[in-house]
Amino acid sequence: MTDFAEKVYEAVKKIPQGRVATYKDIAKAVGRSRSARVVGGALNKNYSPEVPCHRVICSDGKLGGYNRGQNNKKSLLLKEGVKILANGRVDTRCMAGS
DNA sequence: GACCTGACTCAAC
DNA sequence: AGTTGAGCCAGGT
Repeated sequence: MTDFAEKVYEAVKKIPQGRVATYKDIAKAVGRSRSARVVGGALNKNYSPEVPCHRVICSDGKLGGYNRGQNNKKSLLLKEGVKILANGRVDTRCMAGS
C-alpha cells in the first residue's frame, strides 16, 4: 500500500451510494489532477470491500474497468441506482459534481 | 536510477 | 462521431 493509493482510497470511500466519480475527479481530489492513470492502477490492485471501486468511471462517462469484471461493476452500479445508458455510459446526472 | 506498464485523458485526423 | 497518437504519473522490475 502506497501513500498515494491510500489517499485515492479515502477519496473513493467518500463517494455516496447511487453516485459516481471519474478517475480524473479522484486524481484531482488527491491533488494530482494528471494522475488519473495511477488512480486506476491503485483501484485495480485494491480488492477491499471497504473501497467502492465500482463507483469510479472514465471522464467520458464510460464504465472503465473493474478488477472483478466490468459486467459485475455495471450490475453493482445498477443495484445502487446508477443508470447505465444503452451506449455503455453512466447517467451523467449521477456524477459527483452535479 | 532507467525502462516498461497501465481500470486514463486530451487533441488531432 | 470513432480511431489514433502523444502526454502524464506512480509502481514494479
